[in-house]
Amino acid sequence: MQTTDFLTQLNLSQRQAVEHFCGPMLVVAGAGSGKTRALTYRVAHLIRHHRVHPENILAVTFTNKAAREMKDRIERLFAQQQAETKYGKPFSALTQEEQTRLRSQVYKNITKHLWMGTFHSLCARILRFDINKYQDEKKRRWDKNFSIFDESDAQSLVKQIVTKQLNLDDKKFNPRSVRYAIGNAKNKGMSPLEYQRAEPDYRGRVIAEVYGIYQDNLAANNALDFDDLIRIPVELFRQNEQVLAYWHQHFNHILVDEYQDTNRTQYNFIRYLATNGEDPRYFNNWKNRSVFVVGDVDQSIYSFRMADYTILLEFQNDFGDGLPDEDTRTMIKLEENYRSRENILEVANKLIENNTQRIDKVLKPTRGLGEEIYCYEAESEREEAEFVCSKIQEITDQNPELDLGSFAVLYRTNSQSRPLEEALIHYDIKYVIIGGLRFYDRKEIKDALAYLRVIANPADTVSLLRIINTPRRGIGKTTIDSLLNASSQMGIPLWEIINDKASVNALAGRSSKAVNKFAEIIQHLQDEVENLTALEIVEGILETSGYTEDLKKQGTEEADNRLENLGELCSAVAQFQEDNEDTTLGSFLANASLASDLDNLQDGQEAVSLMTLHSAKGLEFPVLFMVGLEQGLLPHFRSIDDPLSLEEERRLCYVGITRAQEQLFLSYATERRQLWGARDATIPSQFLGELPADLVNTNAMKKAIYRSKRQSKKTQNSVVKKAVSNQTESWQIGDKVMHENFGVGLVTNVFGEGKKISLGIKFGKMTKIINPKIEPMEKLN
DNA sequence: GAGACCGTTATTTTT
DNA sequence: TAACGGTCTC
Repeated sequence: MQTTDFLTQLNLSQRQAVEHFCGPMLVVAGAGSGKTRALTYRVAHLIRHHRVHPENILAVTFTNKAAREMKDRIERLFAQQQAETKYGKPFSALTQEEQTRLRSQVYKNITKHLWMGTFHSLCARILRFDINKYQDEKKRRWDKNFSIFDESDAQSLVKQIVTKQLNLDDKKFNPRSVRYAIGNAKNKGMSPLEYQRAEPDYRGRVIAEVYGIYQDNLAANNALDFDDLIRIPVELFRQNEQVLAYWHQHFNHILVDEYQDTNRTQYNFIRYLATNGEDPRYFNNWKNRSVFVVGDVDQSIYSFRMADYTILLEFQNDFGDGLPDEDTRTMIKLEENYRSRENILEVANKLIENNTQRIDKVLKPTRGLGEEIYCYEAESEREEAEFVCSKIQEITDQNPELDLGSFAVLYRTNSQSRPLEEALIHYDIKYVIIGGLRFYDRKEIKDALAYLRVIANPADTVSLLRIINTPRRGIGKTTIDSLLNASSQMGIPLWEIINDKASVNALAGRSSKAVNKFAEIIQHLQDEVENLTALEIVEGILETSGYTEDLKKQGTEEADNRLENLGELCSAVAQFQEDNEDTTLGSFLANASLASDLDNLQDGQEAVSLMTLHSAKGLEFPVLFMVGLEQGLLPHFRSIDDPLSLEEERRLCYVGITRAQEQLFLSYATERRQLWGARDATIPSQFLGELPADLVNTNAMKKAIYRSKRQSKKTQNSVVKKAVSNQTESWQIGDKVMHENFGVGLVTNVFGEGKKISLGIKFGKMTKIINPKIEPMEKLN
């Protein structure tokens, strides 16, 4: 590959970023400025031009999906280049067979070796090598088959400690907030003891105690939570020079995407690896070594997860040369936006200007004005959803080249998806929901994974308890309690009791037989774990445990659905085996625990995407809807009173807007279903008021009616009357109307006359029969 | 030991 | 409103 081949496809700043070789570099990259391109090309350039071995590159992405796409793009770059050198023609001109062969060669020689993934998956991978070398302050230890507890595992563990072990009121010590406090402590690098010193009051002491017991329990289960996955490598680097030196030497070039959303622990992870533990301000051994971070403070939206954008703001003083913008050699700004139309960018820029916490930066348009932005005021969530559907229909009708994959609907909270789903089903529009209930969170999937976790890691008592009587095999509470009791008395994992026939016969009474049989099933697969593929283990366990049989017997629709999901799990395992070198059960389980729903979002899928604003980070869509722009929702009421949180909500709104490529629709409902059934009036989001009015078109007539409605409830009648008195004019086919609920329509039929007149009106795809004397409606032009 | 029923309680965002 | 958890009963 001629180096210039792909460098010519970059603008000056992007090119600088790609050609940067050694030392620290911060790329301040606005939304849609081609940062992914810069990252992928830089990785390719390091390998191709500087002869860096792929294995020595560590690239951190925000999602697994982003990692996969980046690998894919790098693979394509190399395949393209090799097609030209080997066959003398472009990749696309090769036969299918040649293409596949080339791709798999590139995979084998290059992309397979890259360390590319999220902090969590990369750290999990490091820990599978080295966790046996780690020991914490209370001498707790783990081994490489550790389980990964997800947030719900972690929370139920906390709950169990609070209510069962400490006999405290879980209303006063709400498991979620206690778990949050523990997570907070972990990300600040505090042990239970240090936490107690920092928070010496009663509540602090209790939380510290829970935290200590929580770690005991994790260790007893040979399990880690999401925070530990990153914290423990950092602690290990701190306590073990050789381990640190090994990984420091291994990762010569470190790249981090979405750097504004890293937290302290993640920062420390990067810092240790980059400088071998030295203070970055004095570290100067940058030979064949770089730290390259990309981010945008305006898109920092994860502070609830301890993300801290000041880490990005500090980069220049920390790793960089600390010089002002015009002189620095360790920072590049990417400001040209290649994604969105000018109207959209202008609106985004104006909105974000209201924030105080930022680096000044303006998105510069490159793509022309585009369509106007439309803000729709709906009457209810339902009607808002109908607006979205009818717009989608209208746009697809007019633009047959657009498929449904071009559309996305974004909202603040997952629960907002419901009315949208109902409307989409009603309109017969295909959709996919990203997030909400993850595939791996479904009961049957969690059960299946629990079986697998017990096989891989018998110490995992949480999983063991989940499945010991699932499906029902006659092992009840009394039996389990007596087994558990023995396990804690003897200080050994529950599994060791269960797997010992003598103990079971002594303790389990009537249920002994069932327990022994259960133990045999698990034991059998444990013995075979080395010889079988992950897929064989999954299929084996579902069969021998009686799980599928039980579901088949039920024969309900729900059971069928679960069977189907289990089938999907098997294909996921098969897919995993195909995609990965390391096909052991442990590796699959780590992957499953860290998989997110986003990973299933596929390009070219013929369906509208529904997701939260958070999930939409890093994505783009030609036509974008943002719904529920109301005070209390966006900005969320939990953030409305705190200026800094409010700025984060504004960034969230900014992230949403900047996902749009061609067209942007904003909407809100004036009446919303509230917490328990009651409906309540809403106030439009303050962010709408911050957008330049001349760029945003609204259904203004409705707004006027609405405003007068609100001024006084009494006037409501007169509004209707006024509307009616407006309708004395005659109607004919072809008239254009503006209807309060359905928007603009076209009169297609006129029935009757005088008082009894009614009109057939086409609003987008739906046709309604409406009496203009009753329904407030205005004739246009 | 299993299932029914009733009361309570929750809604921010996610690797 | 809906889902979950705990209790009570068979």
